[in-house]
Amino acid sequence: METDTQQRLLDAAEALFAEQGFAETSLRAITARAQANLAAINYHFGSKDALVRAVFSRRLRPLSEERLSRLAALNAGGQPVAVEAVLDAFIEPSLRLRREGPHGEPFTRLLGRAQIEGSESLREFLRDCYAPVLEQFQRTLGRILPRLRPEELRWRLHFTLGVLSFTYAGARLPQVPFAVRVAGDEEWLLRQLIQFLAAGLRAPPLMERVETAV
Amino acid sequence: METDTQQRLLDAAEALFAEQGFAETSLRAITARAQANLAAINYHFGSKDALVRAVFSRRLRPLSEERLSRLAALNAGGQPVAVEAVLDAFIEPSLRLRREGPHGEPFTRLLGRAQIEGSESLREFLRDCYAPVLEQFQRTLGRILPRLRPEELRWRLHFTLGVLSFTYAGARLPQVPFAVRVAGDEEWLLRQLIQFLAAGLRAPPLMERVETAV
DNA sequence: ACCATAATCAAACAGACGTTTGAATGAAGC
DNA sequence: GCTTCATTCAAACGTCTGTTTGATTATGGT
Repeated sequence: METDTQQRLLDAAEALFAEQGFAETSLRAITARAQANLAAINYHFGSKDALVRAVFSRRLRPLSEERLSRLAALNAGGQPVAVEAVLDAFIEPSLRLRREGPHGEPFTRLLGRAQIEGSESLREFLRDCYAPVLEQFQRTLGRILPRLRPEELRWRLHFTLGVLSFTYAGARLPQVPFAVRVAGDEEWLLRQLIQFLAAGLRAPPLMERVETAV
Repeated sequence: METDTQQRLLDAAEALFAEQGFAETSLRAITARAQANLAAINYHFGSKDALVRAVFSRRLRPLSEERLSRLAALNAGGQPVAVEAVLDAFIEPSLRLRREGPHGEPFTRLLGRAQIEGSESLREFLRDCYAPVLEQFQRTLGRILPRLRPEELRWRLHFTLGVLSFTYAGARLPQVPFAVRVAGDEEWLLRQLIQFLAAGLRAPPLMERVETAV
């Protein structure tokens, strides 16, 4: 099977990128882990950059779809939508991806890293992937929190993404080793995230929104 | 003057690390920007890793001192301390560092990146730098928010660091270019950060703390 | 059986990397 | 004026990087 090698390369790259970073991971390390020939990456993907994008595409596409469908289900249901529900629609799919299968955790770690690390072209690529999803979530949150000016809402969305990226990237609190590791505690982590972020999003605006129409 | 070259090397490294990342920045790029010889880095600092640590040490030490003295001033004053004041004591010094001088912004960008990117040894080094500061802030916040279990407080501190790292690292919201750039808007950004984070920290606990003594 | 296409492989490519060397240069001590 | 020490410099070191090549093997179609 031809695609078998591709999958092994993607898995190996995903794991190594998450552990060491993009620049620090060599094609030789990837092919060694995947038990493939060095030339296999350039044969199947064309270049290292293209491999990086392929690693993201494989899992980001279904993730975005599920986030959007969850949000759509929320908006289609009974009118009043809670901030917590919107956050759950955004966060839970990624945390479930993390829980499912051995590849989930490396990928979410990777997802966090890529937001900060990564080349300019990769960030552009990710921006294009994320854009439609974030746009929808911003629209819904703007409707739920009408007192917030778009400017403030955008900052708070930015902060929200920061919390998620940082947490997914696995950065630990210095000197404070978590007794309870994340493995198996995704449910607890999800509720902590929602509790914290919902309160932040709902904080009173610094600058009250001027009503355009009464 | 001998130290002049060292300063130029530190400045150049700081700027380039912040722009491109650690692994992506070569010693040749640094020495070229600093108008120094390639061998100067190994002569003055010993190795690239040591240079990275020196870049952080130079600014992290006074930053930590100011954060701690601000916190001490809060605790020494009138008893009731607001969460907002604690956050201000932690955040404002770094934002002021950002505003002051041309080197401030690259360094804070760098500070954000290092939490996620960076080698294991660098993370250890940063952990040792941050540890005493975070310990004190955690202690004070634990006193202010007595309903929070230490476990939950640690998570919320983690989230707080995530927001700061992400914001400092300069990661932008996809597809949502900020009309108001950060330059000159540190005051506005500071208030937004405090507003968001204070609400998150003050959110009701998921698990009420069991009173050890009435 | 044969061909055509796809995949794998060992080997080599040129270039960039961090680091080291040994000579050249400069300024202070006496 | 001579010595001493710290600094700078050009050049080279060996190693690792991503990519390419051309031959070799396996696969599926007719």
